[in-house]
Amino acid sequence: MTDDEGAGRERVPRGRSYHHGDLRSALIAAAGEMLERDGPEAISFRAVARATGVSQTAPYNHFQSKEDLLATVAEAGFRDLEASQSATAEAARPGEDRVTALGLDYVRFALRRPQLYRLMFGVGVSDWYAHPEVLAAKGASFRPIQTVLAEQLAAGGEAGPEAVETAAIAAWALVHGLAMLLIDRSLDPAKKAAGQAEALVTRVVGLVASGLKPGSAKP
Amino acid sequence: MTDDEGAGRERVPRGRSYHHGDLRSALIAAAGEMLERDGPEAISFRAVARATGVSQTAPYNHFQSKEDLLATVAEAGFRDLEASQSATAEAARPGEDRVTALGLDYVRFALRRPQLYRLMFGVGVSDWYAHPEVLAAKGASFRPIQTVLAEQLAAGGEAGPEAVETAAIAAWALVHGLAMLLIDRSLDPAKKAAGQAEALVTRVVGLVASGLKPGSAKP
DNA sequence: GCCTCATGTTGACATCGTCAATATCAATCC
DNA sequence: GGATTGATATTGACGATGTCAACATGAGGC
Repeated sequence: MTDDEGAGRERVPRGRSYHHGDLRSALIAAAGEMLERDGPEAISFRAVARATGVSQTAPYNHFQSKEDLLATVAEAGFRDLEASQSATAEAARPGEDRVTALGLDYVRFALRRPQLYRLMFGVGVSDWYAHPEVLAAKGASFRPIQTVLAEQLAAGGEAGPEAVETAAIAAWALVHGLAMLLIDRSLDPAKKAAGQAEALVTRVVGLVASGLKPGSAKP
Repeated sequence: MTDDEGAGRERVPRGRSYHHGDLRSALIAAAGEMLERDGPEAISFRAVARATGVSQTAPYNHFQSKEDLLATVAEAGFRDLEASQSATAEAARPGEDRVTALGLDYVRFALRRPQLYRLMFGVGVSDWYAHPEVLAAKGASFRPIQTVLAEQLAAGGEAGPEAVETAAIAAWALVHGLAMLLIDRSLDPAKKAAGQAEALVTRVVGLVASGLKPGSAKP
């Protein structure tokens, strides 16, 4: 054959040519890897290009700016989160406490990909409002908790929309705050061991979820 | 007089001399102003120097790096937070719900100086563990809630140290998460009006605080 | 009054995000 | 099939940034 690998052309990017073939996806993937390794603040547009084997300005053909790339990665992250939450909500068996299950799933997601999660919540991007798709994806990822909580409160009798909203925001704030505190290790270092964190999350989420149940209203 | 303002030397920095007089404080102050105006990610070391009227490398005589400066600002922020929390804890009258009062105070602090708060929780500094004083100050600012919660649970009878820890972390996670969600406007835009936010915070904190009370255990 | 050393300054370097001009090539139209 | 064209890359440059090294300044202790 000519001089390098394989005669037939591969499915997506041909061996090496002037045109990359699927730069956009490659950039997103490279950014994702660098993200989890170095954190959002350490990602450089040039480094992503370098890792992908193209020149420094090639990415501008696919993303308007560095923030645009990061926003795209964050958006994908929110869609993954939503998928995870939806799956958890549907997989719950009748007797199970779905609110607790969702809370656990949420925090686990954040701890599994901490740097992605930090990016998703503002670190590294100055203005989310310039990227409405991200806001939409974020909203969608929040919906499963809202829905489940609404059903639970409705079943308990107290179903005022304001009560549902209050409970949903409380739930989101709790898991988000817990995830953040764990990610930047604000909590007692002794808690950081993997098993410890899991147990802690279970206790905390369980405590508040039980408080959110219709039965236990304010005294 | 000679050619400009005042003959006598002022208290701190003399009019203009080769040596600034109190550069360290001036840099911290300038950084604090730039912080709240532009956010942690937009602060540049050179710009801070410029704003203070010294050359680009003068700050290196007082801070080892840009992050060192930011860490110092964050540390001061945590001390302010702690002062605010302590004052709130002590000012509460006997009948009052001190947990709710502390939670409200916490979120209010964050909303009053949102960019400072973002900096305090990781935005703009890659490694807090290089700045132990900040971690200490953070821990101290968390103590008032812990203490009050411990007293409340002890008064209610159930005082296991683990239960106290769980409740304290839940409380911190809730207010931290709520503050973060409000600061980067993740919550329904309709809620962003000042009064709305305050009411929302009151409801959410009140809801969870009542759940944390000794009376309402899990069903 | 001299010396010293903390505190400033200038100049330089590598890196970054981004723009403008130019090169390459795959697909389209005759 | 060969010319054209538009999407995709490349090179080169600019200003800004964090930081280092070499040097200047001057206030306080001997």
